[in-house]
Amino acid sequence: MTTPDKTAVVQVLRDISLLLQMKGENPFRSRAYDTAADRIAGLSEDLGALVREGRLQELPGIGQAIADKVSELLTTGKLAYYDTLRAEFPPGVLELVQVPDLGPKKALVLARQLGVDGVDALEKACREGRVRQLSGFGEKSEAKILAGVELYRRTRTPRRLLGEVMPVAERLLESIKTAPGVIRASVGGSLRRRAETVGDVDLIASAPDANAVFDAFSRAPEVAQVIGRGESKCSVRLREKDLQVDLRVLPDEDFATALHHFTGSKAHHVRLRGLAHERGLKISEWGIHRDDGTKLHVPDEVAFYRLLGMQYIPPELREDTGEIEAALEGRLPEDLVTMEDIQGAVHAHSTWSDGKNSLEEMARAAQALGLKFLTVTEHSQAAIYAGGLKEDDLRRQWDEIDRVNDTVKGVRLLKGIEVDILESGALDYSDGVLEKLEVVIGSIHVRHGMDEEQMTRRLLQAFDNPHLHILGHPTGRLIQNREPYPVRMEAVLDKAAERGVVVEVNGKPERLDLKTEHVRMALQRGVKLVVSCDAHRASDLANLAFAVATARRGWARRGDILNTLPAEQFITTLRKQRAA
DNA sequence: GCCGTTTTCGGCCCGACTGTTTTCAGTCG
Repeated sequence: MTTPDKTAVVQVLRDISLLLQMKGENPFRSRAYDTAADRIAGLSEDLGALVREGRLQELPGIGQAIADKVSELLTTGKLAYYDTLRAEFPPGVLELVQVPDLGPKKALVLARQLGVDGVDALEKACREGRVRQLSGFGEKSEAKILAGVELYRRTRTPRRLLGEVMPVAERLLESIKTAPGVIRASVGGSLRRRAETVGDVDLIASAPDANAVFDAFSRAPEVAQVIGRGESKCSVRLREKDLQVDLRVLPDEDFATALHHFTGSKAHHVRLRGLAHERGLKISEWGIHRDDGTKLHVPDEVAFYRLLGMQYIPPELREDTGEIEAALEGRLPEDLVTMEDIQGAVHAHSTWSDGKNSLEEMARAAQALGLKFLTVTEHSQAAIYAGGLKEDDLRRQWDEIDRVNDTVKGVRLLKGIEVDILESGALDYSDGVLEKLEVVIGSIHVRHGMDEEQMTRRLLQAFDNPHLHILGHPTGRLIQNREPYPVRMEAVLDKAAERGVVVEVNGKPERLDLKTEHVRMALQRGVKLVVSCDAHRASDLANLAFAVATARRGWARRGDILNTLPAEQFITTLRKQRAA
């Protein structure tokens, strides 16, 4: 029997929450399981260790009962309570809940009264007109369910990569800003928090007449279909990527509170509302009100947090992972790294290995973005599939880098390498070559199948080479595509801290590696980071923004990120780190 | 089910939208 992992535990807790709702249980009891699932999903520590040490109950929202259940699930691989609960309900009912607009109550009616045991049976029942005959359902719900089934099938992996959605959302936002009467507009939701994947796009705008904005929005060329439209909200589906976009339009005096409301996260809001309550205030998307009904003036989000007696919390931090306590005590970092702090981009490939643009094209692209340097880090010889360079190729490449540096002004290409960390933990070049390079990133590209002990030893071994400056994409994951290779991250970061190895926050949208939780783990140990673009073409330099966002979500400050330094200082700091 | 410098009991975040209903329940965020 395989031990359930964190994802499986989270799923069981969510299922219990749904089953309790079907049962008509106290809704707060059901919500408690949901809250616990959120808390565990956002954990940066190892769940297994937490359970073994009996520290699960220290997490807010997890008490004796849920801690016991999680423990049972992790140690025995089963949970009797869950199995008993599930047996009370028809099979397949939990699958039905996955269909949009079908919640636990309706799903249960369909399963009980029509014997529907899954999405296929549900579709059949709709087509045969049996759903509309049920009390509480009609022709419209039947059609809506059919549409939901279609959507469910089309988007089994419903969340999309941050880097995939961001450009589309920004384009739409620009068009909304020019719609009639629009005063302010912003993206909201998980996109604004820069979560690694997003389910849909939230846009918030202020204007005197919502209808005029909705009209313009509905006619945008990107829009395939208007799904719904009310007084303050309009939902559409885009042609591109089947993406749903919700646009809210409100009077400008409500903009800040609405923006805050629709930025989330849910967990962050629940906590804030509790705090507001203690202060005799009530928070909703329509503003902050005193208990006597007086509405408070909230011009922007800074004022919003000030009214609650706390520091401003940037969107990337709003996950209820300690930011609220920190903001109340005034110890939230005010110098979180920003794009403006970044002097140069780390980790770029060119046509010398598997990149699509020449060195000069990459340099000009970096120059156009106002960057002062770009580290050229091609693949090394072992990476044959990616056109890895032999040691002799490097010398010829350096000549070209020198030429480009003479030609393209204002930006400097640094001589680097993304050297393979071989199975043994050795690096793929001789020390004689490595010591001549300005930037050495070491990455794992092959043999992902090693077990946790082997993989950890492989990385720790690589850290013993004094010429390695930076550990590249430390877990090798590809979001929604490839699991991270198993590695004891605590051990890796401990040694990185001890030996002065810098760790990459890779901004490629499918990587985002380190991920948020690991960034925090690294910073707690005093590990220095770089934010990188892992560019394989000129346009990939934009990935830098996603690396910065991930670093911010992990609470990284300017001083934690080495490529906030000017080129020369960046190079000397990388060396000094290793010498220390 | 969780939680507590007012509480170990009695609270727990709030509102929009939709469809089915003549006043509300379910779903979503």
